[in-house]
Amino acid sequence: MAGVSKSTVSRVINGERHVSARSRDAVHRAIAGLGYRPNHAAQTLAGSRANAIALVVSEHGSRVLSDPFFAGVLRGVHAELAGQRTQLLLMMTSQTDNGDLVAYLGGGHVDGALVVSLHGEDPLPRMLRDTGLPLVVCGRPLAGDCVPFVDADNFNGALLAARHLISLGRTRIATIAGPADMAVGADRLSGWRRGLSSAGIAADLVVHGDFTPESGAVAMAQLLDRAPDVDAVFVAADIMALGALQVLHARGRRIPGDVAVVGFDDSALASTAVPPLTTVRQDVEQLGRTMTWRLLAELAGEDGLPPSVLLPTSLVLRSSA
Amino acid sequence: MAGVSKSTVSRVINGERHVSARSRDAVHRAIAGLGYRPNHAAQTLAGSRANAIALVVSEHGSRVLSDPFFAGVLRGVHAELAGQRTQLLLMMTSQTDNGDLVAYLGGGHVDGALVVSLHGEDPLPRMLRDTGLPLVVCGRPLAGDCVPFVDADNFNGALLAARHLISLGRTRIATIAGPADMAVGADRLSGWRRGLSSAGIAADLVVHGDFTPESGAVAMAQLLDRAPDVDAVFVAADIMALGALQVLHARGRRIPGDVAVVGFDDSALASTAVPPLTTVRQDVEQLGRTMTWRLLAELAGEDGLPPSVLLPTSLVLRSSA
DNA sequence: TCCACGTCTGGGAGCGCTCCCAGAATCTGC
DNA sequence: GCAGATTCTGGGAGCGCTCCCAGACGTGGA
Repeated sequence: MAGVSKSTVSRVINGERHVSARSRDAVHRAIAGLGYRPNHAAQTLAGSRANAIALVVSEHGSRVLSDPFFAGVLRGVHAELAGQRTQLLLMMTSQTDNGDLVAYLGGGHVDGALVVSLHGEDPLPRMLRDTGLPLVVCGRPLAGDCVPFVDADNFNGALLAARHLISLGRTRIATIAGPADMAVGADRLSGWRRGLSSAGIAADLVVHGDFTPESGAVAMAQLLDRAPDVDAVFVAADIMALGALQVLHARGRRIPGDVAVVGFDDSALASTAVPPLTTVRQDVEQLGRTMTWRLLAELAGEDGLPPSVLLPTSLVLRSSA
Repeated sequence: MAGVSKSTVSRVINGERHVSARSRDAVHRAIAGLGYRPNHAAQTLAGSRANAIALVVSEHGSRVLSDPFFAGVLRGVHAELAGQRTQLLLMMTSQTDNGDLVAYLGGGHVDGALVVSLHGEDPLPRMLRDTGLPLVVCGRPLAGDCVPFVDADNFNGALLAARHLISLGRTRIATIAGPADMAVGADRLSGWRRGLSSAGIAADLVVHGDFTPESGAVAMAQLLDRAPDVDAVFVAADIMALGALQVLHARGRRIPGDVAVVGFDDSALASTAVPPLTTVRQDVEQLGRTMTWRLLAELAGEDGLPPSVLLPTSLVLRSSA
C-alpha cells in the first residue's frame, strides 16, 4: 500500500485532478512495486463504461475476412488502440443473428462499435444506430443514413484512374465495376464516368462484377465481345483485374500495348500480377486508424467531430497502364 | 420476476442440477419476457472464470494478418465459438510488449488463449505456458516445447507434392523452401526431401525464401542459374510461387512443359495464377475450429485430450503440374 | 477574526452477479 | 411412523472497482 485510500488510488489511475503530487507518486511507486493491474471486469461493473469496443464484421465473415483489406483495417484499429485500456471484442454476424448481436451490443457490454460491412444494404448499421450506441462504419453505407463512416475516396480514385488512361491517349475505355448495391462499387463507377465524360468520351462500356477473379474474367470476355476495339479498362478491384488479365492473355491482347489495365486497391496481388498492375492505392491501415480515432474521440466526449471522413487515394504506376 | 430468488435464476442460467422443472420454466419465461441478458462483467467479477478467451497474434500483425491464412483461422475460431457465451478478445503484440501481454493474460482476464505465431523462435508461447494459462498454439512451435498446438500436416503435404512431381517423370526437382527458423518451413522441406530420397532422387536443389513474392522470384532465378536443367519446383507457399512464375515466364520456360510448379496453401492466388497453380491444400478454417475446440475442451475440464493435432493436407491438381 | 471557497482525502454504498451455507420440502428404507 | 439421505430454495457475503458525500485542510477577502 502507498499509505492512501483506495479512493485516491482510483483517482490516480483515472488521471483525475485534485490529487497531490506526493500521493500520486506514492501510488505510482506502489503500482510498479506490486505489479498491480486494475481488474477490468470490476472497472466495467462499477463504472458506467465498459472499457471495450466491438469490431463487428457483418455478412458472415467469409467474404470480408479473406480480404486482405480487412487485415489492413484490423492492423490500423489495433495500432490506434495501443495504449488505451480499451479491449477489442471481435464479433461476426450473419443477417440471421443480427437481432442477438444488436441486443448484446445495446446492452451496455461495449462502449461503441466499429462496423465493417461491405454489403451496401446491410440493415445492421441502422439497427445499431437506433440503439444509440456510438458507432463508426467502415465504408460508406449505400442508403443516406446519417451514420458516421470512414471510407477511401473511391470517387476520386476512380477519377484518377480514368484520367490516367485518357492521358495515355486511350479512347475506348471500359470499366469492370463492382456490384451496384455496394457503395464502393457505385462510387468507383461514378468516378470513372466523371473522368470520361469530362473528356468528352462515351462512358458506355460498363460491366459489373462481384469482386471475385472469376467475375472479372467473365466481365472482360463480355467487354471484348461487345467492343473488340477496347483499348483500356479500369477494373474496380485488383482481385477482379487478375481474372481480366487472364482473359486478355488468352485472347492474345498485349498489355498495355493493346489494352491498358488499371486496378483498384493496390493489394499484394497487384505487384505480382503479370504484368504488374497499375492501380489506385488506398491506405487501409489508415482507414482502421481513422475509424478507431473517430470512435474514441466521440466516447471521450469531443465535439465538433466530422460526421464522416474520406481518405485520399492515389495512383500507383506499374507496367499495365 | 418469476417468483423465485436470484440464486435460483443463477442456477437456471448456469444449467446446474437441483432445480425443479417448474421454477426452471418460470425463469425461462421471465427471461424471454424481460429480454434479460446476464451482465458479462458481473459474471466475470463474481465467478472464477472470465468467460473470454484471447486470440493473440504475435509478431506485430503486419505479416500474419495480411495473410489470407489468418482470415481463415479467424473464421474457424468464430464458427466454433458460436453458441458459447465466451467472448473473443483480439490482441496483437510485438516482441517488445510481450511482457505487458503476458502480465495481462496471466492476470485472470481471460480463461485461455489461442496463439497465432508463425515465427518459429517466438518466446511468447513459452512465456504464456509458464503462467499456467491454458493455451493452444497455431502452428507447431519450432522448439520442442510441450505446448499444445494444432497445425496442418505440412510434412505429408510436401511429400504429396514431391511424389506428384516424380510421378510426372520429373527428375531435376527443386524446392523453394520457407525460412529455416519457422516450423512450417522446416516441415515442408523435410517432406520434400523424404519424397525425393525415397525415390532415389538427389534432394540438393534447395533455396530458401521468406514467404513473399519477391523472395520467390529471387529464389527461382538462383535455381535456374544453378541448375538450368531443372524440370520441376515445389514452392513452399503459393505467394512465393507467384514470384517464381514471373521469373519462369521471363526466362521463357513453359509451365508445365519445361518446368512443373507445385505450390502450397491453395490460397485464392493459386487459382488465378497464370497458369493456375497445382498446390497443396490445407483447411485453415478447420485449423481455427480445431484450436478453439481444443481450448474449450480443456477449459471444460475434459481429459484425455490429444496434446496436439495435425490436420490432413491434400493435393489440388490444376495446370501448373 | 470570521466566513466563503477551492483543493485534497477517506469512508461508504453499490454495480450484478456467483458462491456457500443453512433451512425447507420431498423422498427413501426399516 | 421416524431417522436419514436427497432434492430444492432463499439469504447473505463478497468479487474489485467507481462514484458520491462529507469532512479536513489551506488560502484569500471582508
